[in-house]
Amino acid sequence: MTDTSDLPDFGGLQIRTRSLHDQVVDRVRDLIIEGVLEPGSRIDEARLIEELGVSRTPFREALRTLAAEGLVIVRPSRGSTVRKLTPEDVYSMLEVLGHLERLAGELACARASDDAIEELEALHQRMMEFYATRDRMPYYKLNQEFHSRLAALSGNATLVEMQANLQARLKRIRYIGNRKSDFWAGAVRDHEEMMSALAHRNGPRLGEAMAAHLARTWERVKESL
Amino acid sequence: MTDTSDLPDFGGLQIRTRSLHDQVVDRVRDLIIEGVLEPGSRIDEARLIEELGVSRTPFREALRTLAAEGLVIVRPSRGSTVRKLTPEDVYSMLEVLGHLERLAGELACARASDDAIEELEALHQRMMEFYATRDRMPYYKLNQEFHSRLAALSGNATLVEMQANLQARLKRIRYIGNRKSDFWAGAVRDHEEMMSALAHRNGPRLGEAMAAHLARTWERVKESL
DNA sequence: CCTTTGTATTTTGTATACATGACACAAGTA
DNA sequence: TACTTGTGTCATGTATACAAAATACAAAGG
Repeated sequence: MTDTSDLPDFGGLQIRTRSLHDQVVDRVRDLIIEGVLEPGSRIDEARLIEELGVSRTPFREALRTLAAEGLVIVRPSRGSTVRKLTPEDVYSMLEVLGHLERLAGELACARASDDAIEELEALHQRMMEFYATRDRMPYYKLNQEFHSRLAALSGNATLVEMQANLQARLKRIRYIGNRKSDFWAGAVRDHEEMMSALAHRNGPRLGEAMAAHLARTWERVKESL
Repeated sequence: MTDTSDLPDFGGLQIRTRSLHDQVVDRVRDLIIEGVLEPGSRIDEARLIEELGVSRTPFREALRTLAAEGLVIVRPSRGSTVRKLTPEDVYSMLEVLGHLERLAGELACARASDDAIEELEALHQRMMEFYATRDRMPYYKLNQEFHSRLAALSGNATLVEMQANLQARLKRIRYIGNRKSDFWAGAVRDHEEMMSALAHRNGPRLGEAMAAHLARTWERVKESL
């Protein structure tokens, strides 16, 4: 084995060749979330591979990945469609997500480092600034990240993965349901409560707050289904 | 539109053409769970294609699906390996699964029909018979089904899906950790408690029992990692 | 003898060609 | 005219061929 201990540290300057597969997955996922590909609509393979400039092989592999993620439905010999979420689907996802985030909150209180909590606090503050100026889009994006980060603080990799998956599935719905929200102020209050509970490392209180927050999301979102 | 109201009912005798993709997914998943493909080992595409008698296209699509399910790791240009679970992985999965099943239990108490509960009770009785004769394999199989069914009673499709996914990932580990178990009696007692709680529709008690049951699973399994 | 570098081989990634099944539409029949 | 049934077209499923990358190995140089 070679001794590398006195070599200079080149840090993380990896050149990573992302496979076409990965690129297509990300791209198509975004198209779905942004609504360019409409829920329920057929996915025209020929057309999309044309636009993306890739061949069918990586494209179809990407569809399989997205199908496993729950964003796409593949029916044998009948092509693929963008999954259209029924109100029941959305409710069931929020129900599960609510409990996952509750768990995440409780674990975070028990396990997260002070530094990590402070970082989240900083992110929260940035969100508050965007709220002050009613800057919806950047607030929305930070909000997604806030929830992901909080999940990460649980130190539970599986929890992170499942939270991310559900968040991705719901992203579009939430984005739509976000526009006509008089609920924004309520959401902000939830977040204040969450941060406070986390700062005091009060697990049950944080868990409660997160579950309640998700329940409110359902109220906010259900009409736009 | 054709009126089909006075036609004989042919029931569910669909001929379903399962695509090669689906067949390969199931087959390879089984190979992984049964341990024929060992955790951490490289998946030799050429060899498996040969054995399964399919071409690379459906096989590789199947790998993508299994990767999304978390059973396989695909590293670009470096081939695929069977995911090897670290103890941390397993713990995190059981932690999440425990909370999902707790949720499932609570929902089942609130929502399940009496008939459905009775069916589960019947399944439980069959399990007890296999326990009486120490018939491990059929007990193990019914146990898997017991947990799936209980999840189904929650009436939450997302919960069912995620429970199934985690159960699949852990199947192999659990199977291994099952052999030298003096824990069997304990597991049976847990199940008795669970059925009793469900019969009384005592949600918190059932939730508690399921979470405790999963915690015990960790105790049972952790040494064989 | 060890390290490095070039080269061959193997394996993976991608494109394309061919086969098969689904759907639409037209022609035939009651 | 309405329903059935046949046929053509198109989309999807699968196989194979080709390209590119990674690994293994051997030769050259220190």
